[in-house]
Amino acid sequence: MTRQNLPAAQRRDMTVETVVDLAATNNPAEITTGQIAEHMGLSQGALFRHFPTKDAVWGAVMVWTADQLTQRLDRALAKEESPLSALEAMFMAHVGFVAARPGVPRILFGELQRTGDTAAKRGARALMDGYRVRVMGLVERGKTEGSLPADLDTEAAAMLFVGTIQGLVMQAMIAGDFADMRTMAGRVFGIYLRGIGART
Amino acid sequence: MTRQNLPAAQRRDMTVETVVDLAATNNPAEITTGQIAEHMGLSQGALFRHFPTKDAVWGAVMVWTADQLTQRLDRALAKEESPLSALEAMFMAHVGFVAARPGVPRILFGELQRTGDTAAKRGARALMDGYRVRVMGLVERGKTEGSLPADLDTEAAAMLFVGTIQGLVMQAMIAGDFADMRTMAGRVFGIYLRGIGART
DNA sequence: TATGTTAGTGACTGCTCACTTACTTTCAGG
DNA sequence: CCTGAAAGTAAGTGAGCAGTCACTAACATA
Repeated sequence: MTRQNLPAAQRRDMTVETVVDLAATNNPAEITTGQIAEHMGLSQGALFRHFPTKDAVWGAVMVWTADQLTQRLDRALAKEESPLSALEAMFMAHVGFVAARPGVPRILFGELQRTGDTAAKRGARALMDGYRVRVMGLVERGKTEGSLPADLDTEAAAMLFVGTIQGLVMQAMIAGDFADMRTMAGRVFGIYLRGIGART
Repeated sequence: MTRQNLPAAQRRDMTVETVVDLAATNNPAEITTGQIAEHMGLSQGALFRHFPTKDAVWGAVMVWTADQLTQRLDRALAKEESPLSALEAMFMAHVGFVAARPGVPRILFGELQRTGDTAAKRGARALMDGYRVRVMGLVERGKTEGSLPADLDTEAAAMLFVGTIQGLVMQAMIAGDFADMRTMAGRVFGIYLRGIGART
């Protein structure tokens, strides 16, 4: 095995990617530094040249996750002009991302289970909050625009939006199959749309 | 400290209760046998008189969880005769149970994260499946009865029902506050009802 | 009150894990 | 082509964990 000396930044990126990969098939709480290193063809000790602690690795993973997700959501959101189609685009972008990287939701769930106040957990919270704010903004826009009823409970609508995705993810985790999540997504989103009284 | 010699069955029950209690404030993946024993005023070794392995403890916890939840759901379900009110009663019973025992959803999420094929994980899956079947039955009854549209996507409706609860739980876990989950529950369930086209 | 059984103790074991350290290899730039 | 910094190795180290074991206290019953 010829050894690969990579620049530190590149190695850190590779580490994050490896963790996300591993989380697709392993319980995040049980992923060890040894597993991470082995999976990227590195000695376990070398990991600690690039991250001071294991928690720092999880912190970097959360930053990557938040970046990726918000990027995709914003890209999907930018393409649409009506609030309703933007909601749908966000929904589908999220589902698509998660279906492609099944490790992501498992990492998020894992972080939310943590008790202390780690950087990673704060990142996970911030991500969810940003999400809720985005949806609430779209709902409000829909209200003023007239495509959503003025008396709709914005907060509840946002929570159900997130919950709808979480339900899909849970089901996929139980079935162990993230492949046909997309088809189910469309069906469930239809019910959600009717629930918030969308006028198409 | 005067020592308490309890009959084995009682001690096992106490152990399960202790684990559920601990899970309310601790990450299930990080609960140790030492913590469990200490929390019930017992030596760590004594635990293994009553359970052959730690996994067996989790198995017992899952049995208790499934029993409690299905009992409450069925009790709520039995009181109502219309499918729609039965759905609402189940929803509220579930939310009430989880609000009273916040450890329960954390244990469930924790089990679903596991990879192998433990008894506990199988229990968690069975619980979720039983849940889906119950909801789908009610939806079908609603259809034939006329309180739900005949063309409603039963499977999607069931998934969204579960997802709605999961969204509430997630939000409560992020906020670290299971208290005002009940009030939010009513608001979100209203949207769900409209989504499935309920005719009241 | 003597005896067998069940429940509990607390020290110990072997193992795994995050993290450390002494040493080696790789690879630019003068 | 030499050299020093950056990157990697491999063998630690100590802490914490699940599970064991020899012994002891409690209790039911005869």
